[in-house]
Amino acid sequence: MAASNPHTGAREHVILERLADQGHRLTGPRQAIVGYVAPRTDTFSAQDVADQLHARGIHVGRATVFRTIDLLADLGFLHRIQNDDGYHRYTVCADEEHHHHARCVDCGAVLALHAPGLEREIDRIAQEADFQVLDHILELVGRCPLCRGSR
Amino acid sequence: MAASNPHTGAREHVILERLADQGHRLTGPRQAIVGYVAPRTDTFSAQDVADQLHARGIHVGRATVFRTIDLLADLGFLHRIQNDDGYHRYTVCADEEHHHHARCVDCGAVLALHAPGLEREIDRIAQEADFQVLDHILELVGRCPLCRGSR
DNA sequence: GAGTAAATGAGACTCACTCTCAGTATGCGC
DNA sequence: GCGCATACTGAGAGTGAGTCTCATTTACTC
Repeated sequence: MAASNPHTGAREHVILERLADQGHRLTGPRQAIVGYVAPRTDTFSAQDVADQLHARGIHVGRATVFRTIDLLADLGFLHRIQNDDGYHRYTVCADEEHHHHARCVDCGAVLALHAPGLEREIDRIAQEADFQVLDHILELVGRCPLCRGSR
Repeated sequence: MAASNPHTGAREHVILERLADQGHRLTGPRQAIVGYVAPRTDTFSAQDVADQLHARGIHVGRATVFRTIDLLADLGFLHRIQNDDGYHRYTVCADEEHHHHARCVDCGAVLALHAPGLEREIDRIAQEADFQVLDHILELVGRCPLCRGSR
């Protein structure tokens, strides 16, 4: 299945390599979590990861799942998204450039959007309001091309 | 203090009037919560409201605070914001037009921004990605003019 | 003033997430 | 290959925002 995908397989490899580069140990639980997370294109919660690993017969403690996901998010491999119910969900960030996400309400897939025009517009508005922007959050919620096609 | 501000006093009155118009009862707890919330220009949590009312000697149950805030948010008087830690915070929405928020990291104040150019840009990007936008979330985080001035 | 239905308060409950600490396993030097 | 230091892990208790239930109260209508 997804693990055989050459793109996501490479991504898994890249993440593990970077972890090691930065002095983090390549432990079994970390490899299992990265292996599960890397191929995913939709959003997932920490609990999903714990449950799915458990279903595959891999036992990883809850605390370890939270810690590892936090680590991956801090290193920029995962993007933290606020779910409607207030809990965290995550999505894999394939590239490191600044970008935004469009989340499909039907399938949960997350598309990465590059929008330099938007950045300029945000700067303009901020300047107009005399507001110094340190960071911004933009998320689109809607329907992806695949789900629209199947309706 | 803030309650004597003619603008926020008017806002409190408007909210209560609209509640009544829509068939909701004007109970003591609701009036107390609206009275506390209406003058605020920064963000606050449900717990803040409960604590502050309690500090003023007004006893309102936690469940009632959550219910009333939810009601006010559903009616559009409050805007629900996801805090970094995943918990909900709220801010008063003075006007009903679609707008975005800029939150000051120093003082917590929330400015409302109208940005029709931004909306157009979002539509353009979505069209480019063939993504049907149902909703979008944009929040700027930074420093307001007042806090920048005092540095 | 009586009736009724909405609203309230108390408190138990849920659930994501954190903390602690003893035990384990990784990676490095030899 | 071996031993060591220490980063990492797992178990499980703890935390705190938010929800639910249900008996009681209170605002509005007639």
